Amino acid sequence: MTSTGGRIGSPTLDEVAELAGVSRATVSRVVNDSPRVSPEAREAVLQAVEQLRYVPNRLARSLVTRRTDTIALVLSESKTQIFSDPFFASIVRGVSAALADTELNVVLLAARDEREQEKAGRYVRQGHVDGVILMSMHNDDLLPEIVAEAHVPLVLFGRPQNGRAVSFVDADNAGGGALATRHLLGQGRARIGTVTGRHDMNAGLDRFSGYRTALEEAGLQARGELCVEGDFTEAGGARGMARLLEQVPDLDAVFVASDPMAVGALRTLHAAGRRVPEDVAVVGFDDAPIARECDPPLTTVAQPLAEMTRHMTDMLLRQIDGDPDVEVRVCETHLVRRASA
Amino acid sequence: MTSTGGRIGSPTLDEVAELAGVSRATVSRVVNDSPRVSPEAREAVLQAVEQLRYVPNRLARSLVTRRTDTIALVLSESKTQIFSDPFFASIVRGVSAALADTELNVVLLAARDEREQEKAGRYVRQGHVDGVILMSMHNDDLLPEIVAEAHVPLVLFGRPQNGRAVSFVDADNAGGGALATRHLLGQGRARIGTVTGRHDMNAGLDRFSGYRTALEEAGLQARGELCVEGDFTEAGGARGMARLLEQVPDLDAVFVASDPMAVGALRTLHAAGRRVPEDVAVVGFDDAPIARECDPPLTTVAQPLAEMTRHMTDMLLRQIDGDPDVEVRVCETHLVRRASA
DNA sequence: TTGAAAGCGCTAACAG
DNA sequence: CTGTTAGCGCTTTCAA
Repeated sequence: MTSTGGRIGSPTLDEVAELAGVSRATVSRVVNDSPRVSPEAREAVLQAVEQLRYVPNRLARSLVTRRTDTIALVLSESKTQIFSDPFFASIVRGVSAALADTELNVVLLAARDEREQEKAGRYVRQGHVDGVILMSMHNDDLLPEIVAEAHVPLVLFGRPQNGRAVSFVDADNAGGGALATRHLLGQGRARIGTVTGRHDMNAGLDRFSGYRTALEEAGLQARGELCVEGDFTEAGGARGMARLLEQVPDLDAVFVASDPMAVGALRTLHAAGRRVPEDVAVVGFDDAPIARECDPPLTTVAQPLAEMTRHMTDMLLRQIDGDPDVEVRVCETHLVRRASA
Repeated sequence: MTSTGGRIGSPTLDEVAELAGVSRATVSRVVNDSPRVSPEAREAVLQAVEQLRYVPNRLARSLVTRRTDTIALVLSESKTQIFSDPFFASIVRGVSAALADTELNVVLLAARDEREQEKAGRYVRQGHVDGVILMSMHNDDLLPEIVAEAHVPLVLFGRPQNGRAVSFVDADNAGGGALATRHLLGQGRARIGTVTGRHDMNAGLDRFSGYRTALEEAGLQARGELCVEGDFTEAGGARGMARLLEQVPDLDAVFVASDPMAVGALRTLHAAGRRVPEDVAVVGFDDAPIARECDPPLTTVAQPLAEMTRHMTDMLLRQIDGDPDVEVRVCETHLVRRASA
């Protein structure tokens, strides 16, 4: 039991104070940039800090200030491999970027199964963080409940299923699904199928409902054989596409609810000898890097991730500063046109 | 400034003590599972804890115990998109799993650029964690230095470039490269190329040197036109393979230093009309999920990730418990044979 | 502008 | 087995 916390032999405020010949209150003031310090005192302190390589112990500080200046980005995702999803990587990047020039730290918490979710919940409730951004795509998730009950400021990425009063930011998934489908309709496609996301994720459900809406606007129907459920993975997309081709051999377009699935779908189409987009047009969702790289490049619906992550951090910071309002933000999606549709 | 730290109005040990009619030392004993408590006292305390929904404030505890019971898994990776790499996801999973039934928490720190690296370094030095596992594939990384200087226990994933005395776990990358190459040689392949990793990553360099060794063992040479530098991405693999075909049209095998690159290489080979593995055999590295899913499934070199993550956590825990030894562990790789080679 | 003193919530001797 | 006491390292009144 050596180790850290205040690492072994790590200098304290008192030692700095002694070396600088001032009181520890003064050192504290200098360290915290208080203006009420004489230039001489400040100089002496800074020198002592330098000399001792003093680093304040944040735990001690947090104990009295009641802020940790760190927020948790919790990735609560059991079923899919969210961790290798480039989409998730973008969120992480966005949140870090939004907080880059603040004093706030971001820690990522992985909560893949129930056990890890409880561990993460405990971590949050024990006072390690000032607030939480939670990405949990599934609806049976324990964490929103746990965090909310602990009265820790919380912002969700994605609309929660139950109508709980909680702040969240979401993309207009339904709008995006409609956008994609209308685009296909506008090309004169008539037999438009869809590979949906899992039906226990709102994002998937919403994208699907957008597809249906757009078809209905055009006087068409989302007939059952046109719709197969996928799982947001590439393999799932390939399987879904195969089923679709079986059920509707003369399919001429497909809206696939995520880019990894769309890539899988392309593979199936190639294997089946269909030309893309001539025979079958494909539109994906999420504008993942693979959408650009695949062959042919994929037309896809993009979420304004930078905007969304900015909103999330803003909302969270407001809550941390004591604003009790529940805020909701739904961000517009847009179509990124490429060759495959 | 409401919020957390000890969340507003969160009950304290004293309040529990009062409600239970005991001293706060007794409450502390119960909470920490000390055996020196009478059943009655324990019962009373547990009831009070329940009633007040008491959760200990970890910061306060850490301040005195000098342990946070948290370790950081730092992902220091600027150039490649480590975050969407399934390989990295496996490490995260492995470390979490190894720590699942301990009291230790794991937080992930993203350190993509210099600024984030400094922030992560500060976070570590301020006493938030008991130890650090660092994944940093590049050699110009600041963090190993920062963490080591702060005397925070540290284990590296991957051999560091400079010979600094620091504990690490690595796969036998050179051995794996040789394994792959010998396998191809054993099939009677004679013109074996390679798409390497970036030369500023040890893993890439080592795999390449294994390739060279195996060729030399067989009395062959790693001629320059047989070797092209890749970047561990799928697109890079595709480009590398294209160059290789240009330079050595009669190539009959290729060792690709990572699975994503190998998948890219397969694409190029297909596009060029080469049959795999009949015309050109391919061996990848890392046994990523795509290695199974691609067509044909990829023969690849696997690292024993579960074993490696277990070693890393074990080594770190030993250091945290005060063992000053520097430990090094190089884990054997093995070939996973599938159809494409 | 500065220092002394009182805690933040908790654990850990030390008596009893 | 239990309570009292003394801090962990820091911030923050309050006087001076």
